[in-house]
Amino acid sequence: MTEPNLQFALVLHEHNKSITNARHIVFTALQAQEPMSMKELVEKCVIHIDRASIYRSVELFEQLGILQRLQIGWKYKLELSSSFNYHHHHLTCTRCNGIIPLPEDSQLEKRLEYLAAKMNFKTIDHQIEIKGICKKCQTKETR
Amino acid sequence: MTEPNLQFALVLHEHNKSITNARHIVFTALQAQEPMSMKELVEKCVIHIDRASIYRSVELFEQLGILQRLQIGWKYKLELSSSFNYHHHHLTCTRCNGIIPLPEDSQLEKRLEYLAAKMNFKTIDHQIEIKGICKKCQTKETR
DNA sequence: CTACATGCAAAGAGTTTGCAGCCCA
DNA sequence: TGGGCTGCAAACTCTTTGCATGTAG
Repeated sequence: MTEPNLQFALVLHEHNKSITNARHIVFTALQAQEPMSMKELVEKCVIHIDRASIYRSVELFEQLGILQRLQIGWKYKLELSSSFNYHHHHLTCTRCNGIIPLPEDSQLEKRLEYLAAKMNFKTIDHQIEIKGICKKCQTKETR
Repeated sequence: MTEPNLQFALVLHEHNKSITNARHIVFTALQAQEPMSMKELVEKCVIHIDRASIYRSVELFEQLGILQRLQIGWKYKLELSSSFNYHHHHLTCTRCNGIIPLPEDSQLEKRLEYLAAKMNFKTIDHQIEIKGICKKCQTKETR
């Protein structure tokens, strides 16, 4: 069994959830380069399993911390969460709709924590979305 | 005419858009303390005007920069944009669903700009969502 | 074997669209 | 007056739910 699949199986097992075919298909589909929309995930999986099972898997995975929903534009996208990944944010290009992961930046993280603390706010999680134009699209522009 | 209403009228006029009753109702409804969901906005307005007009107004207002969509949890909320406001981010309490505006912080803004620039990314806009527990709910918790 | 998970089908949100009539500029 | 805007109704997309059947442990 491959590395991420093993961890996946472990997490399910820890929570007394069955390792089923449907869940496996959804998990596998999520192992992509970029975060994907629910629509894309459904398209990938619906050939094999029912829509309802996809939604149910996503809900379960989110509860178990296997995946997280990212805000990209108005909609959300899905990506395997930091247990299967690392904490990071994204740049999203409004031109080509590309999503560029940003390396983790402790200075940024610290500042956010500081600001929240100043308001007596206990942070659980945070997300940042930076919209703009990526390098590639800027180059095209100036042609 | 009151101050924000005047500016609202100006922006519409600048773009050769009519100042109609429906748009006025939507704009007025948006002048609330907190960002509101589309559902809440519809509830407020649908007594007076049709749902379709509400959606159409929101779309227009967003194009004209009158309002912006914020990501709160999985859904978005609407709030008058910085032309009618100031640039800021929010803390959202997962316990009471309260939304606490954060004062503008130039250090944070600069860091974000720096990180984007390092990736040769031309920032247009950004949003931050910090989820956690607000002061009030923390107090309740320890009772 | 038994409880949990799935597929199916239908219902329910949320949002968009075409069109005829209305209203702002 | 005329083009843009609205209300209405219907269509569409996305998501959830109930129930009978299937399957992992």
